[in-house]
Amino acid sequence: MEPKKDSTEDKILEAATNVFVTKGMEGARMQEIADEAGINKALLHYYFRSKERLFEAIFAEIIKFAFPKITRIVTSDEPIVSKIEQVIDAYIDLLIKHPFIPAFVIKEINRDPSGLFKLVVKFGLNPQAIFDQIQLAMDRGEIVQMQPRHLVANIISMCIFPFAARPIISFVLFKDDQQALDAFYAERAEVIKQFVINAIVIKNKEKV
Amino acid sequence: MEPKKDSTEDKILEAATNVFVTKGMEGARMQEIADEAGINKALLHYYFRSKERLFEAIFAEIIKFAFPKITRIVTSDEPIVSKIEQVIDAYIDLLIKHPFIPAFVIKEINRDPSGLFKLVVKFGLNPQAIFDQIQLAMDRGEIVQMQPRHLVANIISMCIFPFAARPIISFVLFKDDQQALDAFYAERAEVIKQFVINAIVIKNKEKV
DNA sequence: GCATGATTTAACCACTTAGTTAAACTAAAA
DNA sequence: TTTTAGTTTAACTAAGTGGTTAAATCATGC
Repeated sequence: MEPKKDSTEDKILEAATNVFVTKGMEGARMQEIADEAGINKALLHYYFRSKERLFEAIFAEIIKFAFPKITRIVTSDEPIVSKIEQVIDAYIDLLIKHPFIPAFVIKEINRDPSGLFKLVVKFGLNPQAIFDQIQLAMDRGEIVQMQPRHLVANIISMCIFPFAARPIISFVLFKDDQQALDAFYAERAEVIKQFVINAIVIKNKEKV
Repeated sequence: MEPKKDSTEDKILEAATNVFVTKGMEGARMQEIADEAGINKALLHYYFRSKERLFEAIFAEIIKFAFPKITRIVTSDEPIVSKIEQVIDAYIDLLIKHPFIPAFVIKEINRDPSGLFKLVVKFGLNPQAIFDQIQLAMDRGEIVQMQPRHLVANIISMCIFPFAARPIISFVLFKDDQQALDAFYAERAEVIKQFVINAIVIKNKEKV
């Protein structure tokens, strides 16, 4: 995904990322990865002993990528609404650059959730801090009362789903007009921010 | 998915639906489908000549299912907000009963979009009528101005995505507490409805 | 020059897959 | 009784699959 050096190992990782992300673990073929890396199958196994090891290396990389560094945004001092806006911007930015990640992650976590578990445990992902912050803002009357989990689910859903369902969006909504589709995705960040703000921010006349 | 008669053909369709929906086209094995249907592989091919034909039969059924009969709701006389509420209720209802459909559809339309195309063309799915209605309500000042496509995308996203990402929601948000997870999904319809109404309905003091 | 690691080639293994086939059996219809 | 469709069994094919191996080649630095 990132521009790599072009050592053989990096060429393999890049090729494997492409193939795995588009075809998935089961659909991917070692031969195809070798071809795309411009090497042969023997050398592929020379570097990464098995398909599973290669896949795990790439899956971990992608998951780290898919849970972006919202930690920094969340732990800042800014007001909650500003944080939400930044998270949405960060997500849409990421997804415009890597639109195939959502479908890949959904596919693989549903095929074998254990990979996700390991990584979540490893990185100590804990959403409680975020929920607490949201709850605090609600108690202060800045935003409407709702379960923080649902608010987070709503925001993440609106960010990610249109990329996961890209073929439907493209064909049903835009008749495969690529430019219109790109424009749509480019608008998403502003649209979602406005939508969320309308939905939760309490205009400061009377606070509930 | 539906309770079938138990003719052999229906047993096969039921078994194939289960296997395809959980494993996908590539992960599914004809032998497993035969086993689950309580028959043998030869008979499976006797009824459905190939894996592809069997898959297509089931995929069409699922897609019909996944685009629920919102036509009836949309073409009714009720105000737009009421229609939106009904669509959300219909979607969440459907997904609680068939929570694996979103992941399956996302997987398969990304693997091979041509199946979707055929079906969309066949059923003459046209979202323009919906967009026109939404635009009308906006022009009448009932709801805020935004691109109807984005509004539809937002609503559908919030409905479907939490089911597609079920393993993440379950583990990260609920530590695999099944009861809490079920409760979460049961709350979704009300939460989404409230969220959308807050976001788009103009309180009738001054209209924009 | 020589040693070392990277790389290729090409054959190979063990296994799985979708799909076929032939033979026999069952049950109900004609 | 005979015919027919449905069904089973079991063996088979053809084509992949991931993975291994041995030998030869290439490039580099010591």
